[in-house]
Amino acid sequence: MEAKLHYHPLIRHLLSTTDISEDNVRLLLELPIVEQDVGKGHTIVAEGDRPSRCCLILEGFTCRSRVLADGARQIVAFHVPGDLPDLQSLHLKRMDHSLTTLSPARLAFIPHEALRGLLRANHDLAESLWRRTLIDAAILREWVTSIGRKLARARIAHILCELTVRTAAVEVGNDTRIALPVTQNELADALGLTIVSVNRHLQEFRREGLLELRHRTLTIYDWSKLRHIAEFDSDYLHFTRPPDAVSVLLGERR
Amino acid sequence: MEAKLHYHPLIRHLLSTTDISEDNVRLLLELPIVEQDVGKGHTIVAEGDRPSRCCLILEGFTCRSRVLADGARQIVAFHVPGDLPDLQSLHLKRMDHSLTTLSPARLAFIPHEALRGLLRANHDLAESLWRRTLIDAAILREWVTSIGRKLARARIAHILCELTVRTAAVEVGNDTRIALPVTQNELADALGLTIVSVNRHLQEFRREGLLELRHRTLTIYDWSKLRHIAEFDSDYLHFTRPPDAVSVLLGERR
DNA sequence: CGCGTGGTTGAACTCTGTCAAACGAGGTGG
DNA sequence: CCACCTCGTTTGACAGAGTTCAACCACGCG
Repeated sequence: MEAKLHYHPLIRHLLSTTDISEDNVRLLLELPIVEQDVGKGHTIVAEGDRPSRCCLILEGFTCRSRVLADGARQIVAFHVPGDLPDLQSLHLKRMDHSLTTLSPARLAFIPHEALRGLLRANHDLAESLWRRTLIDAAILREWVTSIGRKLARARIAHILCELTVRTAAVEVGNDTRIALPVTQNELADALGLTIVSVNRHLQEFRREGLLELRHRTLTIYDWSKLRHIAEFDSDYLHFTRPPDAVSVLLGERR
Repeated sequence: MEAKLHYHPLIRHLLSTTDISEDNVRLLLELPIVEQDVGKGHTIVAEGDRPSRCCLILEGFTCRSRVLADGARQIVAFHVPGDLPDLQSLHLKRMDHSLTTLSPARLAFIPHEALRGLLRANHDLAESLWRRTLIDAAILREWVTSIGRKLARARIAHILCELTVRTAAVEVGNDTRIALPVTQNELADALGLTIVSVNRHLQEFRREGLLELRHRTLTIYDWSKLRHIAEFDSDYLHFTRPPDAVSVLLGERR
């Protein structure tokens, strides 16, 4: 268990984005957690729900989304392993959007009551989780900027940069390859574009030898060019320690 | 002072969006606050800054914005009196955007250190402010949805609905009139549109007898139609008490 | 009365959307 | 092992919302 804890996605995640101590993460994981495996397209919590527990993603991808009157969908966040996608439900009773899986996923649920009790007793931990929700908001600001003021090409490049950095357990560079179980349709719904447009720009990227997105795998051949097209600067993700430093910290081989 | 406190914008604001007690708001206002009057277009904190205090808006409007490489600006939030626009700086050291005034404004500054000390001692207060930042994130999700999936007409209607509800001290209805010191240019930068497009749609609204936006005053003649065009539902603002209930609570005449 | 900020207008242009159909890889069942 | 289904991707022709550029207007303030 001890050894396994070191590789827990939540630990990796909180270590890279907060000043949390390992002991405090351990306290989190000692809460009465229920694990569950669910398939792709599973609705974890729906708009209007009043959840009584928080969800932690152990494996797989999820997204938060809303559906408009005309049936159009807008994805307002992607979540990767280690994320606590609905931490907000701790203080906002009613869900104003849905949380669904984009791939088969392994989830863990932490009861609000238990979490609230722990946070009340441990102010450092409360601050770390507050900080996590603030980073989620920073990502939203970046999305607003991207959707509001960038062309489709830059938007697509930007989301790919973001997801790469957020999922990357090791440093990002050329020939980076990550599992990205996201369809072009889902990218379109996140970027305020149509699938047709996303498809055409992705093909252009491919033709330019920049990247390849196939079989749920993203391979980046020219990271610095992609970054430049996207105007991507990872500052808004507010890493306290770069992901590769976390690997070193956890004593992992690379 | 006692009487004046009742009408303090922060009190009105926190009472309408959190379960905070009046005593706790009072504790906030007893912190060593420095007030300051600034003109329009004043930069309160700039991107890259590491502020050591939080800003409270007493009077006037402010916005948070970012500027892209090509000079385009994206406004990522509007803030009205009573808001604590950079509460996030308490836990995110480096500003990833700028905070500027849209009108002459009266600001109050609360040192981080003092605020952090109070929040550490008073968990209820910490929860209330955490909740406030979560509502800011909910507004951002709404903006992403609006910018990503709605036509210009609906987007413009939506932001007008939102600002009306957020500033309204009394209930909203027909012939509602609010001070809105926001130019069409600023609306455009918030909505991911150009000033030309905003202008044309506003004229259309005016021709339809729906509303009028003139001389920094917004007058709404047909609230329910505007709401409908915008697909506006105030749920995402997560009011704990409707603004008019707060008025009653504060013993105000209407 | 002049200046400046902010609002208004018109014409040409373009990026992205719409619609509709075809393709391809992976999995399933007969 | 092939037919068949499904999900996701690809393609083409066309339409349209919003942009760009550039000029003009109007009101409020010193």
